[in-house]
Amino acid sequence: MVSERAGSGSATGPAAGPAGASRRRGSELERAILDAVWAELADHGYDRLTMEGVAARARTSKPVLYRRWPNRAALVIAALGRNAPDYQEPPDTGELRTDLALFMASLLHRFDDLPTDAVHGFLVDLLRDPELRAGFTGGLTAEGPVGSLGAMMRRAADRGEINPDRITPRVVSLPLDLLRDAFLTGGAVPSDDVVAEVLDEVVMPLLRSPSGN
Amino acid sequence: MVSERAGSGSATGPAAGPAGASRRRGSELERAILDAVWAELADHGYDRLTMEGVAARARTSKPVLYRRWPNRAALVIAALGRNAPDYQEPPDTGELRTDLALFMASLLHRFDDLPTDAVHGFLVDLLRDPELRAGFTGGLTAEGPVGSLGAMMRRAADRGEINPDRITPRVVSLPLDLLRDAFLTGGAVPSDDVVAEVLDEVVMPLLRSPSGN
DNA sequence: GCCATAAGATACGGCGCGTTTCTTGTCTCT
DNA sequence: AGAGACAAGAAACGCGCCGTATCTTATGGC
Repeated sequence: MVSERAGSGSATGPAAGPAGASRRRGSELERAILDAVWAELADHGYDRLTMEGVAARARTSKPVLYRRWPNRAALVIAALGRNAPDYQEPPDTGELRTDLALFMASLLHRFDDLPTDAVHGFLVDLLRDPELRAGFTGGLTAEGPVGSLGAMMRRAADRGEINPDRITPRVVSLPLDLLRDAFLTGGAVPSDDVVAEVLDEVVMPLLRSPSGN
Repeated sequence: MVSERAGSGSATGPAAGPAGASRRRGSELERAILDAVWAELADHGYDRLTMEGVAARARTSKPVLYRRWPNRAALVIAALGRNAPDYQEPPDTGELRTDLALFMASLLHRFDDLPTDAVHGFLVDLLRDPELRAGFTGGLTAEGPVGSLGAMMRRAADRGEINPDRITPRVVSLPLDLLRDAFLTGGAVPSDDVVAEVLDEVVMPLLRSPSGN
């Protein structure tokens, strides 16, 4: 690739055209790096994303990356956090099944502009590291998706649509758990059919079932 | 780094040859290698298991490994397959919940003599490679655990314990899916409490729920 | 204009992969 | 028993990537 020496000035430097090549700093540089991460994810997937590749694409160098993030996973987390669509309010259509279907679909398609294997590989890698794993599951509770699921279910119970006794933490996260598992083991974002199956064969029947049985 | 040369304490030699320098072959060698894999798993966990380490421990060399298995994951699969307890018949106590609890417990504790992180790391790594992933999920169906779960549920339906209409492929694999997910995201083998929760809050109520609701 | 700061380039040591090459022991065939 | 095939075993290689250290040089704050 590039083989020029550091020699003063002219060769590569600012002279190289309108780009001006002025030295980026702070948040401008950071944005360029995270964009590069996103592009590398899209091009090569997660497994083949390397710090060197990111640095090259962002036209910077590895030390710049390591000054900001301790490792690859942290870097990618930052990129995902930056580029992911904003978190959505849980829908409220007046029918739980519809709410759940909409909500799960929005979660599943959050990263549709990245190749599936990039997202999959990243999630898998997340599971490897205990610290990242904890951060991930922690991010789901309360404020996150699990909280939204709980809210939707409680509304449905208030409406009399489902059995309130069935709403336990485990059941609240059930749709999430099942679809995550499907994604992990299937390697592909679960299709609408799978979502429907989960809702119609598992989640809804369970939530509607009477307490005594 | 290896300081131990051939000759010091070769315990695995077939006959008490002098210095035990006899060259192992075929299945004898293979067994020694898989034992070494097991030991490396136990000592260092999966992430830090290296082909070099296995070769060293088995007192052989990398090419010998690569002549038999294409990569690390395949090697470990072979080791797990060899050392795992034999597959169990599904229990039949006359009560589905008990059957399920026993069966899931036996699955979960199948690799208890390995460190948790070794098993976890291995499973996670399995998910990374599409081919291995397919092999893994394929190994669960029909002949495997899923088949047993189906059998237990069908027996329970015949007994009138549960609603036969609830027995669909997705529901059959539900206990497995949930506990696998718990293992993956939790990083630890699910406790008995978790198993009980899954059975009592999800699986059993669902299977018992009437069709109409 | 000076200077602390951080960018950017480069090189390094390390590790582990998967392969290649070559020697040498062992099994089998006649 | 001898010859030859076959695989074990040893050693080294190139590669890729990690994470770090060192140095130069541009830039923004004062």
